[in-house]
Amino acid sequence: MNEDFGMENNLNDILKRNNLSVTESRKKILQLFYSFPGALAHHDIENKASEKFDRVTIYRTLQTFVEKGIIHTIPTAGNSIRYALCKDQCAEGHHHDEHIHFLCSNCGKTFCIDEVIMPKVSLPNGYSVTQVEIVVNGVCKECKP
Amino acid sequence: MNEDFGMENNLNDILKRNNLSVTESRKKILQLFYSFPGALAHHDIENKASEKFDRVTIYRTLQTFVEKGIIHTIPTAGNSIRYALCKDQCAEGHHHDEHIHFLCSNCGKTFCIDEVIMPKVSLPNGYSVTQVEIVVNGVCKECKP
DNA sequence: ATAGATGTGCAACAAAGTTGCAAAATAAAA
DNA sequence: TTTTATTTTGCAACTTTGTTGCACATCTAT
Repeated sequence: MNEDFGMENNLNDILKRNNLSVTESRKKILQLFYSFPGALAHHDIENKASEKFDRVTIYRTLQTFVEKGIIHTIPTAGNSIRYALCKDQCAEGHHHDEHIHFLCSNCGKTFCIDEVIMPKVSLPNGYSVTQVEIVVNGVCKECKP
Repeated sequence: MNEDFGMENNLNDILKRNNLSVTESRKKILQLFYSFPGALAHHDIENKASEKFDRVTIYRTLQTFVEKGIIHTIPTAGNSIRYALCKDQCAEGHHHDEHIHFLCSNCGKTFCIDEVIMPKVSLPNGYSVTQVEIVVNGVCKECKP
């Protein structure tokens, strides 16, 4: 009971800190991100949320969270956008998630690898770089035999 | 006229080499990839093709080209899959496009950067790596002031 | 030229994402 | 604490993206 109260409070704080009004949907969706290790797609949230929110609400909530720097998107070769929590506080509209994303081809989960430093990528003259994304495909710890 | 004939022949050869029957749609779509510098999304092909092909045909053609190793997909944070020509002949079903993809935030074009060697990425124990994808966001040569 | 294999277009569908607006929930003020 | 103003939600209707089955057309090989 105490645990839940603490978590509840924590979620409230995060929302308030980002100048967002505290609502049921936002708390539940934010909690989902804290409850699951990997990244989540819109689809996952729709399924995993115990209460059912309108699809539109989920879309708008995710968008808001990205804008506020609470979560960030992860590029994939497929056609579903995945989202994961930003570890550090990202400035509003200014993400700085300098970490590698790992995509398990077996269980489909996405992991943020914070232990590995992003290698420097230098491009030919003329290109100006604002962000580097590294996505690694393979088999994760738990799926490996 | 000679040029066109040569190009036509070239396209035929590529298709034949990959055990694909030579059809109008496949030639036109393949030609599009050779005509444009960057990567193409399904959407682009639908618009840029002078003749209009059925959406389904385009989907199926792209899928076939990927399977044969003629083109490859590029991961993005958005929700549209982008495709680009494979520079080397990729073995059927076995892509080895070890190059960086650059995404211009101004013109929206995608470029394959072959000049830069992919940095080695080593993950923590337990992860087994099959493929590394690097996508760089920024402003390209032509958009830079 | 023709038979057999392969590809295309249509229709119908499923999934993903967007927009406007009225009703409900939240925050701020009295 | 109640009222007011602002923000958020859910609904409906719509657009875009992607899929599947099947008949007809096209291509390949004989």
